[in-house]
Amino acid sequence: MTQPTAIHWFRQDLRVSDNPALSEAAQSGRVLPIYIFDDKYAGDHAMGAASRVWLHHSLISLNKTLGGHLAIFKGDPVAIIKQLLEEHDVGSVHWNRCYEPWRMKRDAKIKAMLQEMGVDVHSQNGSLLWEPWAIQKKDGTPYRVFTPFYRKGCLMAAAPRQPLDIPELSFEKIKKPQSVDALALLPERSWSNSMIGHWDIGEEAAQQRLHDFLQSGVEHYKEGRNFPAKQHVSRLSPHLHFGELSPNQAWYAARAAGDSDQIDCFCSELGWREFSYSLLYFNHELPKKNLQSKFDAFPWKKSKKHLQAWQQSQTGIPIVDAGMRELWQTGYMHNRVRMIVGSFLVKNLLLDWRAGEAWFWDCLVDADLASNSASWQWVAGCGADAAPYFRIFNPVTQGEKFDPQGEYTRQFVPELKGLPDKWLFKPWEAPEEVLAQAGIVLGETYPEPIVDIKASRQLALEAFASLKKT
DNA sequence: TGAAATGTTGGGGCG
DNA sequence: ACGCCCCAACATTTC
Repeated sequence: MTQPTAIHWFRQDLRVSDNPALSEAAQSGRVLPIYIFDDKYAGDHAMGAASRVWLHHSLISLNKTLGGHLAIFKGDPVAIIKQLLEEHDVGSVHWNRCYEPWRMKRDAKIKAMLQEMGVDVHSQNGSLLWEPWAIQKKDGTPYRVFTPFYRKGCLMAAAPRQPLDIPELSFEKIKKPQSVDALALLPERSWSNSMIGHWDIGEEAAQQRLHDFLQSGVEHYKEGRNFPAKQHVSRLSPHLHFGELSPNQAWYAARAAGDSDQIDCFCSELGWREFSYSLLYFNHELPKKNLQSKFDAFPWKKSKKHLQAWQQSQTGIPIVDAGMRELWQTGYMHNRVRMIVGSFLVKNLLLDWRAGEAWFWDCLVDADLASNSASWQWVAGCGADAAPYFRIFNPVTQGEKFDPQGEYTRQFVPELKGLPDKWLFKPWEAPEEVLAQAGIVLGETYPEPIVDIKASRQLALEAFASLKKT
């Protein structure tokens, strides 16, 4: 008697190790592994250009791991899965849960459909250390402040699942396989080649990155992670987003690497990821709506010119332009610099955080609905447990403090290379002869600052004060 | 995971 | 030796 077929539907769990749903499918029968590209149902958060490139390569890698058995589709999952049920003797369908509102809605619908058809459906937790609904205050409401969420909620709850091994898999063959190319994820212009050159994509590369980080980077994580020129951040975010690595694998590997403040600090950053998911889970409007509704009356400016200058790294503020170019060139930006460019957009330019969120969404290889939305609300001061609005970063001071030798800034803004450290972060104040010697003509070889730091800070405080009165 | 304004302290130059 | 002033260094408050 032949085994029934168990479909494993890959989504944001593009790995075979520590994959609870895949392991379960493997025990239920011959596995038919599928991926469905269906993000046209994602509303205004269809996958961004950088993420699509990453996905393309990650799917190729996963398919290779699966011996070429990954069945790839594009379109409406309801119709696609129905079709598969007709063509194969399917006994069960398995997946790991997603938490984006549109995906939860989709999954609920498909689950109901399958149950009605008499097919077993099993969903698992494959991408969070703790389910959002498992971490709540004693009164049954969700946490709104990170520290108690993490300390009292997460750390006091049951320990996260220990990572699972790679299961033994026997595959069901698909009738007419489609290649990853059919998804047309790559852009027509070839910018993606140089971007992707900064990364190794796929499960094996993710494990290697984790290993390398724990070997060298984590040792000075707590302080080192603030310095963008240093290699003390994990750079695991895109791997985690696509599920090439599970947070459980990262968590337990870090725990096994030692017991120090440094490692606790790294684990608490995984905790911030959990916190973001909790905020999204309990506030489906997080990507669009201010968590603090008093910000609904905030007098955002609408300057297209300023937004473009920010996007195109032509603000005339060196550390800001450096960050925006890192984003454009590599699909990534160091966290410290994300805070600096975010503060600059929202406070010095007085532009709506949603404009920044949208740009990051398109450009980041680690674009993640929960983390991106929660972090922008944090920067803008309108989120839960957010940075107070009056906490305005001074991009000159931040540059001097966190890129003291200017390596990061000079790497991405080479036209300022010749400026001595003293003036690197404020070329507009440099004496003429210093500029001349560095071969810089402000307004020609590098822009004049598009706003005055001090004056714009003052305007931001006034705009914020106007909220309190109402 | 701020920055700037304001307040306080203490060492040193100087008459 | 003493008082006075300056100002750097640090602390506190305010946005």
